[in-house]
Amino acid sequence: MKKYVPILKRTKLFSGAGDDDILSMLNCLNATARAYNKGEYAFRQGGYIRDLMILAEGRLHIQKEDYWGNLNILNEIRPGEMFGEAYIVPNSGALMNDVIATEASTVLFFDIDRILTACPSACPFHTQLLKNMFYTISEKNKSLVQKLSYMSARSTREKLLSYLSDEAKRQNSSSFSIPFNRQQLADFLSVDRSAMSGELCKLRDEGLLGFHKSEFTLYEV
Amino acid sequence: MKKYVPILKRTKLFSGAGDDDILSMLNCLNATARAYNKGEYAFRQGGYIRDLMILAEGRLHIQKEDYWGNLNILNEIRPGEMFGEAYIVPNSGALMNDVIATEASTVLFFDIDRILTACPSACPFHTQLLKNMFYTISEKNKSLVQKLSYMSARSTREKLLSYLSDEAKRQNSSSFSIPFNRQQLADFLSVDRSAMSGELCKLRDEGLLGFHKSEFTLYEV
DNA sequence: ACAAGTCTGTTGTTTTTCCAACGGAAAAGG
DNA sequence: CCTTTTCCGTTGGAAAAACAACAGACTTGT
Repeated sequence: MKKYVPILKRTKLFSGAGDDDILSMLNCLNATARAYNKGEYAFRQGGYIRDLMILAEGRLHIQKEDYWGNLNILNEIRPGEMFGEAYIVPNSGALMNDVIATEASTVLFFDIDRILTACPSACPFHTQLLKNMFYTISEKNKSLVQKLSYMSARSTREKLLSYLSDEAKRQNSSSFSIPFNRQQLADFLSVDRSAMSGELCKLRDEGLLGFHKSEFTLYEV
Repeated sequence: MKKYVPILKRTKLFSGAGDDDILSMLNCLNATARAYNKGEYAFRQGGYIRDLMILAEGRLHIQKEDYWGNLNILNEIRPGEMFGEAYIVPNSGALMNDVIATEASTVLFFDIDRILTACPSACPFHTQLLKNMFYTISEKNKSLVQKLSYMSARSTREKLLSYLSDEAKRQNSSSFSIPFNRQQLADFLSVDRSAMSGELCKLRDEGLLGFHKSEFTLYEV
């Protein structure tokens, strides 16, 4: 597990921790690792999990396929991000979504009960870990609300504008790249790809923005 | 603050706590209360908060008004529910939403830093409180994802069906009542009220469901 | 009991999205 | 280098949602 220390050091969950802290936490929390191939399902709807997970490397999509086969990307997980925290409540039921690796990925598993119940004084960093975990979930919460606000826009045009302007603000630049291709962006915003493509070009022609592949630039009006 | 003990006893955050536990926690966490009139804004977009809050009585809507004045209800808070947990991270920025009291309401405020940093051994219940808070946020997280799945449905019809069937499952009965009038439901699902009203009647005529005001019944096909 | 206001269903028109299909450009893979 | 596959923009017709406006039923407050 030692090779994951540098990765974990940069995560929000272990922010502020030294190498020794992380090593002892990895041991204390019963951490294990598993690798997934590109395109492989990490978890499937209907399954059960009781661990907290961190993506060490690669990229995951949390997605849902409805009764008629419409695919919807609910979230994208990048390296260092925690996930699965919605299912750590005892008896929280079966997974409602699929988790798929869009690139070759490695996932770290942590025993949630040890995080919450083990005596916080045993490992010096344990208290800080709890705090970090709260902050992380809290932030994820906020980003879910943010996505809800994209989705709540009535038109494809407004969905695009709200998502892209938020992304520009997040990356602190009017030029930025998004982690989606067109189909994925359409799934993320829950709209039709071709209609969205047309709307993007309309926005471009109106001078509101420019793009090349997944690189976007927003212009002042 | 003593009069809030029975209310708090039924909340998820204090689940499992005795009267003494709650009283000492109220003191330890620097709890305060504030009342809001029906229609009054508890918080406005752009404001700052650093407290964790519990709705003691009444009803709140977390909503967002976009640039052109479209109203969107992002969430509904019922008595005993915790909210504001998205802003407990230091420097998490300004509120992105409005919080409005749709009925006369009372809100309890807790010092988040004391929850997270005070020595957990000082109050016997403190460790359990942390656990409860974690479970609560985790569940809220899940419900946000659930709402995302309603919103991601492509048509008004599917949005209605997914929301109503989830609500039936949640209330464990094919007959249930929803906490929205038509306009609020439309805002919640981000669709046009009249179109939604028409779709509801179409579903009724097709024999999928029945309703009277906010009472709904789902029928087998 | 009455008036004012709100809530809900309905209708017709306009606008937008969805869908299916296609061709060219770019990327991936051998 | 060539083939295959994926990605992206475009188009036209079908379907659905948005919008505006209205009338009846129900609430609320006085």
